[in-house]
Amino acid sequence: MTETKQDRGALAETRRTLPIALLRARESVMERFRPMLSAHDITEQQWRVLRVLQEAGEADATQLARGACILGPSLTRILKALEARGLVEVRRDPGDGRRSIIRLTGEGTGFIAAITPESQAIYAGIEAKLGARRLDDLLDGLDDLLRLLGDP
Amino acid sequence: MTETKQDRGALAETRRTLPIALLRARESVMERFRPMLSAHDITEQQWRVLRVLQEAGEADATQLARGACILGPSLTRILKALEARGLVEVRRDPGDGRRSIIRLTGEGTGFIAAITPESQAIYAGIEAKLGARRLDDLLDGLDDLLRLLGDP
DNA sequence: CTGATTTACTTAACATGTTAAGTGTAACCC
DNA sequence: GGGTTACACTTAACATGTTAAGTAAATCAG
Repeated sequence: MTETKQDRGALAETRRTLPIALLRARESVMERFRPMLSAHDITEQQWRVLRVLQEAGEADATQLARGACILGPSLTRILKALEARGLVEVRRDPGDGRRSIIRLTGEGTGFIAAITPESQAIYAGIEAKLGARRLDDLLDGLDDLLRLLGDP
Repeated sequence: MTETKQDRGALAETRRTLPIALLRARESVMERFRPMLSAHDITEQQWRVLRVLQEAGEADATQLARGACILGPSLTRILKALEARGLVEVRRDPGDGRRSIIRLTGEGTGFIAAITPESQAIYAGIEAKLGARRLDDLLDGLDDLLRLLGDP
């Protein structure tokens, strides 16, 4: 007797469970990006920081950490690495001495530009498999989730 | 001049990008589960292993690693911890001496059962925010993604 | 049946993430 | 305006994840 619906008192099958479904989905996507990232000698996390920075123009560490889903201490190390590599510039906020302001250097902007075509090609491959409509709907769903769970 | 569509030659905004959107979405979900997991003194990864095991009945380490999105060496350590805690039982496959066969102990089954109500309550909270329909559509989308990116 | 290859997992070395305490700056409160 | 309190990071200690080499069993080639 197979149950198509969830048993009362039992957890849903893992495939139909947000934490695991989101993780597996992300894994299947990242598999396609990892070769590119490691070819450019950059970690997933560093790439996220660069992307968020590019989008934000400039940001303090707290905003960056939130945007890139990285904890403070990790961010400290990542910024050190990116700064040492010249991709990023960290300076102190003149108005608030506690705060750091981070922005891309010209080199950092160039680095992103150099990777962009490859990244777009990989993304296009994913879109081709999924279809533009389904991809868009999925992104809408993820965005809704984020919004609705955001404030509580 | 604000662009609603993507610039040619530029990457999509991070919110509309699968790797980051999936990560942020998962973070917003896990925020709600983490207090429960840490209250029961179990890590996210250990919990995934238990859930996959419960679903599979029994599995070898390779299957478990795939199902729980955990790499081999991490799994070795996690299984050691779960075995030491008596939640899981590891034995050698009689037909293939390389393979381990892992299954839940009675205690492991009980542990899951004890957590299930809390987990369901949290999940219900998420479903209430999102709506059953939207949640279901999202899970469908994630499932499609996994299937379509699966084989290449 | 022997040696080479593949498979399944483990160990070891290292990088990264995580939690808790520390440091310095700013804001608040009598 | 001195003394708290809160904030924004940083450092330190530790747990976890990751990659590469190692071990042992099974399979394959001849």
